[in-house]
Amino acid sequence: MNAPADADSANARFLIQGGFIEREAAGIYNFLPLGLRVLKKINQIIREEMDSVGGQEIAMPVLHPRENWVATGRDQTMKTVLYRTKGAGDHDFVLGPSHEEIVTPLVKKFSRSYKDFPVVLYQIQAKFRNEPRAKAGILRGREFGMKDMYSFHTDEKDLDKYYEQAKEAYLRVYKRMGLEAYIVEASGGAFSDKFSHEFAIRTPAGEDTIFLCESCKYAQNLEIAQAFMDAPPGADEKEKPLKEVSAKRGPSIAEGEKLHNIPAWKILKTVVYKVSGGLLGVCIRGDLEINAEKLEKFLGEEVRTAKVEELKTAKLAIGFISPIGSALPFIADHSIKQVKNFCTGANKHEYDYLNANLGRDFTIKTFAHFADASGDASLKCPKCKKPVKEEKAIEAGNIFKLGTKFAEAFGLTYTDEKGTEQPITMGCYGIGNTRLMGTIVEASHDEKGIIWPKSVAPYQIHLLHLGKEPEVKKAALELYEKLQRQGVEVMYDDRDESAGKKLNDADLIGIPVRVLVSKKTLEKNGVEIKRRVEAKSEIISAQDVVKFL
RNA sequence: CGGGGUGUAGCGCAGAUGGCUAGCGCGCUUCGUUCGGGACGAAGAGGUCCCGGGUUCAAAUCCCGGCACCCCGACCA
Repeated sequence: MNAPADADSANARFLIQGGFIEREAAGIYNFLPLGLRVLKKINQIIREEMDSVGGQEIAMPVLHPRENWVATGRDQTMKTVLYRTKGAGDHDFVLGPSHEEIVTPLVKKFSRSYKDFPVVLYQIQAKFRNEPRAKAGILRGREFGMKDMYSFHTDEKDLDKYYEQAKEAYLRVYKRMGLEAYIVEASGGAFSDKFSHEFAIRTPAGEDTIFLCESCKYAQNLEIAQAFMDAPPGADEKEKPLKEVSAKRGPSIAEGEKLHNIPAWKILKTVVYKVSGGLLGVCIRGDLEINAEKLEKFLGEEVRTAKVEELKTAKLAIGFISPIGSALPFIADHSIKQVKNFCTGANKHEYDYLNANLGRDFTIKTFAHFADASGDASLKCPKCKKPVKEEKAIEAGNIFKLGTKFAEAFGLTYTDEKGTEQPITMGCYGIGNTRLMGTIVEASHDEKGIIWPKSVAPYQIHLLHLGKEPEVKKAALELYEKLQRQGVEVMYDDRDESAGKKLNDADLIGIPVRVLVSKKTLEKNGVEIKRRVEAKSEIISAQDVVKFL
């Protein structure tokens, strides 16, 4: 068919046009024969890798009693994405968006002793999340496929060990599908950010912006890219005594640099914002800028910088505002923790403090990341100190250390060697298999269509004949049957269509090896073979086809 | 949820100042000619013009209400 006009992404366009998937409703797709074959390949790879780290496959229900979600509080915290439905007797159910609420009580029914742990369970199943806006074809749907795995451990140390194994298994999954994954320190969410990692596949179609280091494969989300902002050399010097000095300068950082003969990063910058509760001082390292979007995200409301009249009304010394002895509430960017002996305003007109130190001279209760990191070419990898790149990426998986949160909600404990009851520590590991299918298309296609990696291709060989000569069709059919007998996954395009159409369809569908039978090839006593990734083709003997797999 | 847009044949679209049997391209069926990069001719099939209400002699077209879908944003284990 014609490509749908509203297909916004390569995966939607090619997968629909190529007959892999068909849209049923926004974010809801049918998987057609070709698409299902790909999905099964993906699932099998995931299975093998999860099994390799001790995962045991199970199948949990899609319908979850609402009580389970009330028990963890996620009935409320996830209420915007939960699909709800009622069963007989007016019983409330939710359609599972994830399965901690099922797997945790499930494990509780079977495992009580330290001898039963660790336990690792997973399933591959449709998940339901009422996304505010489904988009990008199969990349963000309301019903989507996911492999979700849960691990149960007697202590955090065991979880930590397993978590690293799972991380490696994840990397193997992507690698086997021809994808290069970057491990991204995730930007928080419902659980603490230091306990979660995402796996990012770079592609221009990605929804996320990440900074990545090509040499050590370390990456970080734009939101928390401060890890790439090195502390300036010499910033962490010994604290010196606080000193108040006269400072005839204007309000800009540049003038402070000049007057005190110091670098910009040594200045503690304060910007006053107007928020719903009044005025708020926001501190950041002097060489960095505050990203208003991030600040708004953090505060959860729209903000603007305070107007001069507002500062005057509040009797603030414009250009000399600082957290030292100020009546204003303050928050600060994490970057100010790196620097000792700041220069900053003294909250008096034309007076500055030198050697101001966090904790000694002023305190800030709330820290966040809201420095504007976009476009900063000087960002460096925190591990190997090499320059990092800003890239678009698709989140193709994530893993979490859940701690005891869910175990506590359901009273999942074990009895240790001494007979004492102890809490269970959990991890969870998700891969969107349907999203992965879309991701592969995004990462591997050209203007003609998809280029499937061999490991997930719906078939290994795309066989077709050109021309209507009976001997040509017969030869093609014989080859088809022979390959099938040999156990080769072969799809035979037996349509009587024009050459251009069949060849273009082959490119669109993207099976790795194309085998063509025609009058020409018969005259040369062979078949033409061409790889999807290559432009050239060659004539070979029919029995040699399998050598190209 | 805010902003913008679109709903007409399986797909892509035109028709919109109301007016005759609602069109075009692709696809589909039949026949013939073609046959190595999206062939050609002929004949056909296929439509509650998103739904409901209103105005009118007359509505795909104008008005009101609803629904669905798409894009940007917000949101996002």
